[in-house]
Amino acid sequence: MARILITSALPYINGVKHLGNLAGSMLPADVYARFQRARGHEVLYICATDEHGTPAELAAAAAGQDVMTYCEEQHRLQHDIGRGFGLSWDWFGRSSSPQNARLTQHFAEVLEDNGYIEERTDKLVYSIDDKRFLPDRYIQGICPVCGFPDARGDQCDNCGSLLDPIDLKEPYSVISGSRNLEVRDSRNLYLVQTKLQDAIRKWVDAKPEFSSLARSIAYKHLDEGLIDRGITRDLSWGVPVIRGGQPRTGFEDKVFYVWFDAPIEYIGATEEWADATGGDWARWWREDQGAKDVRYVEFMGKDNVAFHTVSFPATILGSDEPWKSVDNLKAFNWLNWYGDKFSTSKGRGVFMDQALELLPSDYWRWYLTANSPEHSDTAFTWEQFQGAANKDLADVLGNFVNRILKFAEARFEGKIPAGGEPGPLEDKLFAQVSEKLADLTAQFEAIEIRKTAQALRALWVVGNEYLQEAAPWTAIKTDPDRAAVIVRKAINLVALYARVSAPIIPHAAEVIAQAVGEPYPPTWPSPDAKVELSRLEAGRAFSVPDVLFRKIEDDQVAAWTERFAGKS
RNA sequence: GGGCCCGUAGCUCAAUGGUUAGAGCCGGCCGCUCAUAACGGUCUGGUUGCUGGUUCGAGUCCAGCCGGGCCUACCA
Repeated sequence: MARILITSALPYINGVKHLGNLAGSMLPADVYARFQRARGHEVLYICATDEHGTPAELAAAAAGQDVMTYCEEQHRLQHDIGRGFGLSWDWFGRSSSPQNARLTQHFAEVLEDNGYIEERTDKLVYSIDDKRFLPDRYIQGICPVCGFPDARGDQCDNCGSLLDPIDLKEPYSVISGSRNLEVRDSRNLYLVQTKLQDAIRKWVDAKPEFSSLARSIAYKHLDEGLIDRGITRDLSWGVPVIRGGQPRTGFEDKVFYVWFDAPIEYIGATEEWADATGGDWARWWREDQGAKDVRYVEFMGKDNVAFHTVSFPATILGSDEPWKSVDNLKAFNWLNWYGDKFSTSKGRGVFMDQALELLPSDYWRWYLTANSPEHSDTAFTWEQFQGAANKDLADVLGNFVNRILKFAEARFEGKIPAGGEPGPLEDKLFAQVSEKLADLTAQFEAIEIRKTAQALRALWVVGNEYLQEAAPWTAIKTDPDRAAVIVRKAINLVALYARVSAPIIPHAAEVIAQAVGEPYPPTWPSPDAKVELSRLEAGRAFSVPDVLFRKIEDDQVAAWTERFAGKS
């Protein structure tokens, strides 16, 4: 039994996430976690809300709440919605936790002790009316290069020039519109990544499992040369900056930058989990305390890769402490909305809470797995969604379960029938199921998300092929024993489907398992289909569940298309 | 501007440099009647964006062109 640590990128706190966030990190991580648990491995799946930073403060202000109350509510909301999607986190933490604060402060202290942190002076734009320093993106003005009137402080949307907000002409605050701005000096801590460049490159070199997307992003930054990064900000909401147990002189009104403390929250959330459950967090994270044999897999969207292949490794490596670092980094592309991006501001796309209002989570889990933005950006369309749900879930799986259980109930009084012996058709069935099962298992192990769905579907199809060829409805008239064998094997198939489908569509899997009297959550089947399709013995009672997946009707698609068309 | 990725059937996608480029969906035809009018079988469908090159052999490697996308670090 192995120990597998799984994290998915931390969703930011400012509001409910859309389907793209789900598809690109939390869902595939959950599918993998469920599979590995079923395999009998010890799995710890950790996620958390990322709560610090300016956007959280502004979102709280917009909601008329203080930031702590806002984060509290939003964390609860994201937690509940995630559970609604069946996300099987072992812990869903908060980056604002005291555990994370202590860890963040610890890392900063050892990094400084090791010579990787320096104080430097920045010239930053301060908004007198907003009473705060403005991040680059919250300053707009006339582009000094092309004259575009609404260039952002970091980059001009018109000509693409990279800018310094100090260079903007007639700058104003995006928050208040105020032009009452001035440049002030601010002392900040810098993480001296330039000193860690070689160590980080060696670290990346030693990670052959990383996807090509992850590696290419990491090497791009390394090849261009790392830049020392400020890891503190002039904000009140965040982890306080301390030194030697006391507030650091000159940093009383500053906190660590969110991108410094957010990845540390993977560890912090594990400590939260340990404190709440009596678990041992160090056993998962400290190689000197048992974490050497942990296999660690991270799931994230491609926007997060640089931080997980360069910035966070800089923190870990610079600490010179034996922290567990990631073994496989699974990076995802974007889920698009009909070729455009999902957009909160334009109201474009479906958000997680809305999705659950429309349909049970398994519909979404199936579609987003089968059409995962795994190797390239992928478009969501209602037509594809309808097609995948109706064809795969309703017709191929749902109808199979329904057709055989109804038949068996009508002919064999709700009990798995005795009599007869398996013949050539069953040998063929065993061979096919063994083959497909081996493929499915291999795809799960390889974390090939789309291919797991393909392989699972192929396994479902085998059931329909078998029934068609074996035709128990014919056999029942002339050879009841033969019909009994077919029904017995087919119900065993139903039970098998519950087990192998559970990682992707857990709720339906549970309903199926209950219908045939099997335990849930299930264990993963052995590769021997003959054995696995003989587990349910004659005489066992079963029931016919309600239709597993109702079809999505054309008028529903039309209504949803209208509702989610967006304002643009 | 720089970097990275992609372009394969009407649609969504597969194919360690190696038989005749494969699946699913859609469409046509046949079969079945247990089932959510579901299922099974079968057929149609391709100059692998374009032009050259390397090779015994290229969807795959190289160069150029055309087209699309992503990243470019204080929105996390």
